[in-house]
Amino acid sequence: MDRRERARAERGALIVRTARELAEADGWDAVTTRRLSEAVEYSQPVLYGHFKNMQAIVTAVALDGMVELAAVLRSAREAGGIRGLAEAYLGYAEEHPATYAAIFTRRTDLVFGAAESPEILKITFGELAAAVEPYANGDVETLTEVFWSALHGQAALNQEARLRPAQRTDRIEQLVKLVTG
Amino acid sequence: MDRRERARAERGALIVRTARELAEADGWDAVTTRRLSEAVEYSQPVLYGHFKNMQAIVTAVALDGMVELAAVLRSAREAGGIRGLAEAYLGYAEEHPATYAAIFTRRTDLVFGAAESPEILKITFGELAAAVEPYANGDVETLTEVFWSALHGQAALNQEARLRPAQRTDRIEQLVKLVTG
DNA sequence: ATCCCGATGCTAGCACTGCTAGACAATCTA
DNA sequence: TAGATTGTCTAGCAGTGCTAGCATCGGGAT
Repeated sequence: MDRRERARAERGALIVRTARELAEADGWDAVTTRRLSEAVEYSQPVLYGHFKNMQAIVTAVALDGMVELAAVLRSAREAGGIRGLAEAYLGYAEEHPATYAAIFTRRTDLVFGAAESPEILKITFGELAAAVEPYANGDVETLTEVFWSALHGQAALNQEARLRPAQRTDRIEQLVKLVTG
Repeated sequence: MDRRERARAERGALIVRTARELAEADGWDAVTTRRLSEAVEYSQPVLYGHFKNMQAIVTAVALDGMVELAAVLRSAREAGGIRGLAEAYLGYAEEHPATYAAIFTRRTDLVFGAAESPEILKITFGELAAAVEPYANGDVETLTEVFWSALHGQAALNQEARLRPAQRTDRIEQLVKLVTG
């Protein structure tokens, strides 16, 4: 039956959604197999019928987040160019810290360079590249990496309260100015 | 007796040194209280006579690393200006990934903004500021934060193999060019 | 309608984690 | 030498990720 198939897929999505909610609410350390299985109202082994291990669940959250992030960046860039994109990127990292951490700071199974699940990664990278391209007079790809790293650095250091909160917009502004010249 | 005091201090240093070695060899996940206590040839409770918990040991490694990093940045800046400093910063992160992670990517007790243990943090930040200062026509501190974030972003994304390895020096070069104009 | 079998879900448990109480031994003080 | 203090260990607790093995339920064949 494919009703079963649908029910199964729905449950898989429920697991991912719940894991993400738990993580955003109490941090990834609070997302244990026991708490998660209790939250979805199934026993622990059910989780392993859907995902190889806990790491795979985090990866699933990361992929969902990546899709979201790509969409956010796209519309922000179309509306506000590189400045809008930079603001949107850091905004996303602040609004969904656990999801952002799943994508970028926690160790994941996601292989970035290879041809495994790179489609959404390429799309996101493409958004960054499109924002940077008008200001690159040489190697667009490398400048994109530099710009992306700069954004990620601000997101990461921001999240651990290592940068002065009041200067948040100033930092974005300065970074954009550096790139646009 | 202060012979005891010295022996005790030496043992504390041994714990930190060993934790760091274990982390650099096999990653922080492999640094458990049991493995660490076995490596220093004491039982687990001894660790807790020196440190409040495992987190405090990581913090101690981070502080040691921060002192090292400050010294590295200083001599690199004096010899090679901002370009030398950038190269040295990323070099340190690559050569001591676990130590760098203890300082910046793992969650630590280190409060950065407050007046608790900020001396070495201020010194390191000062090195970055000194490197950036000649090229800042406005707010040095904010530009330093932007530059630092950009370096940290490259270090972090580099460590997780998310940037093309071959373009490593190109990225440093581009970043330096952005700042120096 | 009944039997069977595969899928689905659970209980219980393993080896590991950080951390600690309480017993024992070694050392210094008087 | 007796007492106190310091140091160290064994044993154990609660919690972790993960899995073997047993129930139970539903759909298809006879």
